[in-house]
Amino acid sequence: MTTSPQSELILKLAALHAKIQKQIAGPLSFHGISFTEYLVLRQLHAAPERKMRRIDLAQQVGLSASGVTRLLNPMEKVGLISKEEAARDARVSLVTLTTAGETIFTDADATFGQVAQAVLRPLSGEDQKRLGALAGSLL
Amino acid sequence: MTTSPQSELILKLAALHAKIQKQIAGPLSFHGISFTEYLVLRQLHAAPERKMRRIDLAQQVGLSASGVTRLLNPMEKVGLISKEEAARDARVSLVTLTTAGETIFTDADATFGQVAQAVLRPLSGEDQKRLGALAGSLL
DNA sequence: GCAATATACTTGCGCGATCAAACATATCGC
DNA sequence: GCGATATGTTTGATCGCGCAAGTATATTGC
Repeated sequence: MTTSPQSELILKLAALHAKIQKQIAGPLSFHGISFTEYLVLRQLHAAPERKMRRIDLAQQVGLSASGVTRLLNPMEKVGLISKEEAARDARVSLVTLTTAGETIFTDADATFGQVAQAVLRPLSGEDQKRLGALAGSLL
Repeated sequence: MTTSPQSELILKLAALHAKIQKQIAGPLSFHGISFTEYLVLRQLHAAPERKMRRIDLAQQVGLSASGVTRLLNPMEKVGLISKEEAARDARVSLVTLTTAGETIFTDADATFGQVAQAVLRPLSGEDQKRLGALAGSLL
């Protein structure tokens, strides 16, 4: 009843992911956001003009278009982001990071960085680079 | 606007996980099961007597107790598993792999192995071992 | 110019999972 | 023995997400 090492590796990666998610969710919720919301804020923060089309946002954070719609609704109510119409194309609705969203992101990003560091603490800097390279070649 | 390499690594791992999940879900659904259900079958298959308490199952597949209850209900209806009472402790309800579940698992496991191999194809056997070791030390 | 098609987004429905509470049974201290 | 507490499971409410379908606007071919 031996399993292929490939299967075991995939399973191990899944387990690792589950563990990481759990460690991240708590601290982020302290800022009132989920991991996915963090990703959205991060993308917007990195975007030129802090502004994006919903579809691009969806693709970059790995969500469906409808997922983005539903995720963004509460974020807009809370004032982290705001809607804006695109001049050139009336189909698109741009999402922009508000200054409130900006500060929340900055805070959340700091705690995210701390958690990331804590999670990766068992690995030397060298090993972290190696892991990044290996993961990268699977993407 | 530089992000810590640790944050980027965690993000990369999350992206990798998302990609892997998507590649796995399709093929498994051909056998009528989800990834989580595959994990359950796998645990049961590996268990002595092919029999487990729901709580242990939950812990091993990374689900909550209620998650297990709800996951198992349809699996029982379909005949992959069956309930059994524990002689020693009337609180626990044992889950056992039926022979139908056994054969489904065997099939699903084969395709899982193939997908795992496909996903990891970009990595040499050596690199796969390295990745396993790195992931392992984060668990 | 206008039908056909493509693109951006939203909405209805359903699934998979969680948490908190309810419930049943076991165990422990006395 | 029996209350207090712990353990295993199920149930109700809810959340996050996807898919398919619907709506609105753009683009393309003729």
